[in-house]
Amino acid sequence: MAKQPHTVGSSTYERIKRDIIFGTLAPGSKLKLDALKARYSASVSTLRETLNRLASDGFVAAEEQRGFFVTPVSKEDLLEIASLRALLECHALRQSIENGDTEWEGDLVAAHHKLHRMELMMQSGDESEKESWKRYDWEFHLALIRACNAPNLLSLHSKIYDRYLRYQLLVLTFRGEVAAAEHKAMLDAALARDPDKATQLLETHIHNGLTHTLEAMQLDSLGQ
Amino acid sequence: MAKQPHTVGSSTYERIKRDIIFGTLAPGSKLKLDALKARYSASVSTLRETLNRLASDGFVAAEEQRGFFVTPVSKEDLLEIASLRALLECHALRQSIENGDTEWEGDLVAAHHKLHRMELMMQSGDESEKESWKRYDWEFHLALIRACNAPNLLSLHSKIYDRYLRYQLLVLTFRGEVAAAEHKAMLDAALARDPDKATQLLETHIHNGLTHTLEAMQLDSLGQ
DNA sequence: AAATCAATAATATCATATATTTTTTAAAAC
DNA sequence: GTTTTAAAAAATATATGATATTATTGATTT
Repeated sequence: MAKQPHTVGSSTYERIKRDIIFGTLAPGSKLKLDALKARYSASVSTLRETLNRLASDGFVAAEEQRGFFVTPVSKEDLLEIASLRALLECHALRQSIENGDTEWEGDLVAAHHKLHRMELMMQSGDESEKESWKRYDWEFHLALIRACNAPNLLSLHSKIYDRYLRYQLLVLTFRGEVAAAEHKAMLDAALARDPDKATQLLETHIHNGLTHTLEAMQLDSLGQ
Repeated sequence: MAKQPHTVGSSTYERIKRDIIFGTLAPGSKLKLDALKARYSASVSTLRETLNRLASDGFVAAEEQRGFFVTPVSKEDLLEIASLRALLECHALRQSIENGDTEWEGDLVAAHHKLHRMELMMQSGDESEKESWKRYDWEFHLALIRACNAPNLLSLHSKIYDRYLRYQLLVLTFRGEVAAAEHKAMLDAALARDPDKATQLLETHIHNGLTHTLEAMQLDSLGQ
């Protein structure tokens, strides 16, 4: 299992992206090159390449001649991102259910199992690993749609998912039993090859998560 | 009407993107920094920023340690891009029809008028302005969905549209009367506020365009 | 023909220099 | 005292050259 020798550029990209998603770099804050240079120990050239990529991904706002900022958050943006996630993920789910083979089913069951273990941990009060819980959540949703056989769709979806994730992490709270039940229901519908039910469940799942996030946002008064 | 003093970076971005969409930079070809430097008279730093943005947009493939390439074309990719365009554009069209006000209607009628003028010119054999015909086509489709009130959706759509456009331009041929009739029908359905009919027409329109492009691709044997 | 290895080319990264442009600060005007 | 204007400082955009690393090419050997 040799690790690819990731370049400074790609690792800086991942680190900054992560810091934006996890809120370490606050929404709307200015990204001064000198400060970033010290923080990520990369040169200005490398940083500018990175920030340009992130700008194209929607995590960074680049204002001509004025530099870079972390993309601000807003209720409207969250609503739209959630809607886009639902659109892309439901579409991918349909195709995935249609195309998926037994291999896909196996991976899906495995992904759900790992997620479920984590959900049980969270429910029992051990919230020490929110980060890996989120990762399992992502891996389960990815496993659901992976068989859609549409790389561009998957790539688009992962970008939107990350932007949705940022909102969840800004108000990080756990939906517990309800979300776990929704995940189980989606797994069953997918294995039963019922695309209508599966997408309907997914739509509800995303909508419920959105509502939950919105409520938490209002408490935190992040909604400006 | 003072023009913003676009930077070298942004104009280089536009120029390279244009050259990829119009096929001046052939699909799959290597983008050597030295060659680009001469061609676009920009420095390596600026070019690398540009190429990173284009990579995130899907026009350029960046292979770690191996440099940049124009994203290759394939039948599978075209099918997927067309499907994504239909998904995003239909979704946006529904919301646009729901939200659009009289201002939107006016802009839409104007955009269609300009497109139609161009279509008449093309039908009469004057194919000297394929480029502006494509621009009017884009402006009409944009006018249809502009009132969707979802900036992220519009931005995503425009990126996908450009990638679809590249395939059309690689085999540039004119669909004439049929496409013109489809445009008119979509205009009418949108003005009549009939989202089901409008999206169904749009779906067909994109599908017919796809078929047309695929046929032309087979003739040109671009399909690998 | 396949494998090895040196020579070459290209990329990735950085540091530095200059030109523009913003932003800040200070002075002047009303 | 507030607004305008002008100068100074800070930050960005761009370019260039230098170095290290990695790919590719071509010759040599097996």
